[in-house]
Amino acid sequence: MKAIVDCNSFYCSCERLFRPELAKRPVVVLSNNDGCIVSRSDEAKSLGIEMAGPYFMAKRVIEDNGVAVFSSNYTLYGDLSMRVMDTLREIAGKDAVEVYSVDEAFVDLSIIPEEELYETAKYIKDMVEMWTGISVSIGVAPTKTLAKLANYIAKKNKEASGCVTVLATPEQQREALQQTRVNNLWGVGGAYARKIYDMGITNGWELATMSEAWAHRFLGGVVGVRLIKELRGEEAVDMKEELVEKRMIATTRMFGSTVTDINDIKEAVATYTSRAAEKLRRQHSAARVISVFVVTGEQDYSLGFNRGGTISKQATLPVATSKTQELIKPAVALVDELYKRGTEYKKAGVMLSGLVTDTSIQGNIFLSETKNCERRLMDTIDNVNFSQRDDMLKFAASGTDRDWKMRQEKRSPRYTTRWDELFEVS
DNA sequence: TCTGGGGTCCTAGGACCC
DNA sequence: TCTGGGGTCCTAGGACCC
Repeated sequence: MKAIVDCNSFYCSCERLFRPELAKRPVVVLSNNDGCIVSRSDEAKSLGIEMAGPYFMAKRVIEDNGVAVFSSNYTLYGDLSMRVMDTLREIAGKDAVEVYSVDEAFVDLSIIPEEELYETAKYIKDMVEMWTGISVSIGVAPTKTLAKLANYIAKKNKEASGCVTVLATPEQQREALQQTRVNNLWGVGGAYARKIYDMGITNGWELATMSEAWAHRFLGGVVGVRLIKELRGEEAVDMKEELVEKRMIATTRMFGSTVTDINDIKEAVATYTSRAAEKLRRQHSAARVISVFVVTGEQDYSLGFNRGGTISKQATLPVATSKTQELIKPAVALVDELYKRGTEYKKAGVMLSGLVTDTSIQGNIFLSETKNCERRLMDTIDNVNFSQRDDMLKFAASGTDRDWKMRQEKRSPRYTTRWDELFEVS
């Protein structure tokens, strides 16, 4: 059996941890640029505030009901996430935990007898709450997909479930599937849900009884077959061994306001490249391919995000590198190729791919002394920026005034990671 | 007149997730 | 006025090879 441990309204819970007076007040957290609502407390949900809805459209409800609003504070959430994951590893053992996202982890419970699953899950929940102050919901079942379903059910009625649901027997699984619409299943998104409804299938149980051949034909080949198997209790999505390195690294942002000047775009792209290069070095990789994209003018939000005019260009480097200078140069050159005078730009991004292990990491005796120096320069920059302020040291190409910088007006202090923002007890 | 049957690698794009 | 920012996996199709 497997458990999925999922933090309740994670970002909101993080904010409340340091503002206990908000415990009963509705809370929401906004995306970058203060654009969308990405986390809602239960009280905010019951006010009808939509997940991923635009902030400006919910503003009225928010003001009328005294909802507390925060810009996202990823430094804080990242640190608390680490504490939650460390707690799980402490309880279940390092190898039994697979971190799935910032607020979720799968835990292998195969050594626990069936009749003790509920108590075990409850224990995990209590310990996480006691050690980190973050409340979680837990779903337990034979496969990842069914565990996600169990968790969905636990969250739907927290009072009745105590935030823990176990679907250990085929009967329990069947009942759960029957009462769940297909669009709420893990692995069924908007496109598949529509397709499935059109074929007259509405609940999870009906889907689980379809043939694998049918799934292969209509639900994306092997992906659909895996989904059907998982729903029947047959493991098809494995636990991953220790976190693998990323195969692609991206840094992209909307601009705070529309930008037309090529130099602003170059500064933004240089800044994003620096960020991406830091991520690259953190996982000891080097990149062979760099691509830059820009998004112009109006986007059609009826079709979802980022469907508007995206143009991109990529360059393949002669040698894979993790050095900021060597990445900024081609990135800026790509902007020259993409840029059109008189166009309004809303967003830009940098993607690094073709990742390989960085061989320049420990000074290499076959490399010239200058190469080793550059490597040490990167380490120094990363250290200063990590321990002091995010962009205390940066390349001149990143600019200094930043008209294009994103909005972030309501961010809370980084209580746990910055000396000058520590939580104070009086 | 008539022109195989594999393989690999790469890219673009679609679907999904949080 | 005002709508994140990351990621993953898979498939199809084209180029090229023998």
